[in-house]
Amino acid sequence: MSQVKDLPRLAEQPVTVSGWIASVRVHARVAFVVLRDGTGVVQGVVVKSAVSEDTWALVTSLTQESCVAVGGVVREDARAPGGYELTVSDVELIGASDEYPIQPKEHGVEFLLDHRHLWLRSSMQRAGLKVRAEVEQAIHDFLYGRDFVRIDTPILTGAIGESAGTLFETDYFGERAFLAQTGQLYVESACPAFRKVYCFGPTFRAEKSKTRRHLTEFWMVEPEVAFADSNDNMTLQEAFVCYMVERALERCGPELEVLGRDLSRLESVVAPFPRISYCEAVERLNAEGRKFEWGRDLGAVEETLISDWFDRPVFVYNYPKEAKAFYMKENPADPRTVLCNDLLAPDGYGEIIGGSQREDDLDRLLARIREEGLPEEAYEWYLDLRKFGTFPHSGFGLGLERTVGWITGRPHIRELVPFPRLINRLKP
RNA sequence: UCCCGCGUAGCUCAGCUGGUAGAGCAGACGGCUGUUAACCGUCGGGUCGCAGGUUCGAGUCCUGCCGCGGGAGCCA
Repeated sequence: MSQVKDLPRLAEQPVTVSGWIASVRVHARVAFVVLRDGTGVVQGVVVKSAVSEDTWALVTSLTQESCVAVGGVVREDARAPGGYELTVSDVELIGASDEYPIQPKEHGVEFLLDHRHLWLRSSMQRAGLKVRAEVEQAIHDFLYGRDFVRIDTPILTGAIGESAGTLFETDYFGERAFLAQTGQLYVESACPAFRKVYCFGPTFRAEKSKTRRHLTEFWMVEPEVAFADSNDNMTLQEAFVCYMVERALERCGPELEVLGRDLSRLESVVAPFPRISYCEAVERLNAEGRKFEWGRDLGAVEETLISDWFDRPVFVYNYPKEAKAFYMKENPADPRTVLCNDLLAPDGYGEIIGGSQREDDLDRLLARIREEGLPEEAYEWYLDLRKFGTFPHSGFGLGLERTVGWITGRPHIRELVPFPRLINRLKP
């Protein structure tokens, strides 16, 4: 059996290709059968006088998404999409398909998500998920190439990551358990064992968000590096993001074309990225007439304004303490702030990375936990890391779907995960 | 949780200031040597989201509920 992607090398040769019917156009004496096999799409030409009566009858009755094996000869022909087509001699029906719900036309979001298991076959969806897979591979390759050790962190947890209000709770043999919303505390633990580590997996947030940038289950990669300060952290993020974009440009050209992505917007994504402190950002926002009070966290509107100042992703660093999580290290130069950064993607895609240097001083960390009213006993093991050889370290979390959403230029990140989990959507 | 918008055929939608429903696609049948979401013709297909209300009369106006979409907050 041959694959569609190999057909240009098999010109004038007889082949058999198996796949699914994208469309059939039947005329009086000739029919066109468009076949998708997962490696590509090819048009088969069936001439009535050249095939058996049974074959013609089968071809003219084929429906969208029927699975078939098609035998024929590969021909170069300018009229064929892709330049090559199949002159069909015989067709075998493998699996019939009656009244396939998704038509080659506009559909509503709800309908498409209800049929996500079938929607995956559509060209835009295949392109988006292919880019996702490439970016995932790029993540592993980049970190492997820099001697990071992958640490798989638990999904069922007793400890708490950030804020307790947004956790999915479940029963664990009579005990309360939570689905992990970050693997950070665990990679911090593995840091003294391997120096550079990362985790990459699904995370869960019970936030009732209804925006194009939110999922309740999303994938996050979280590198953590010993002896790295906040600046080192940003430099790593910059190289990391550049590498992902490079890989997408290098290996997903056809997919980005299907998606209609403006490649010049991606080609400008090269280091160094601009770095602007929270204080500078607030100053500039106010100078531009947007009233914004120092101390508040930046909202979606402010993030978009800031990212529009630049042609590539931008770091906003050292936010006020109150706006950020308890584990971030106090800024010695300005104790109102912490050593942290967000990375804002261009074109309104918002925050794709949140990172920080971690608080490595036991007393300060404990004080912060108490200030936030967090359950101290849940963090006992985490505090141990500051008792037994504490060390400066930094890390960050990059949201995969947001990053791929930005790279592909899709309007909503729900399309960049095979089976999105959203508020009100658990199926299919 | 809050704000805005939308629920009409399997799908995407039209239906003006109230007079009990229409198109395209999909499906079935017929026609057409090369189409690119082919085209042309014929046919079948509807508790107008649900429940009340106003009215002689409601898809259309009002109220409530449900569902969906977009945004805010929160975050990646």
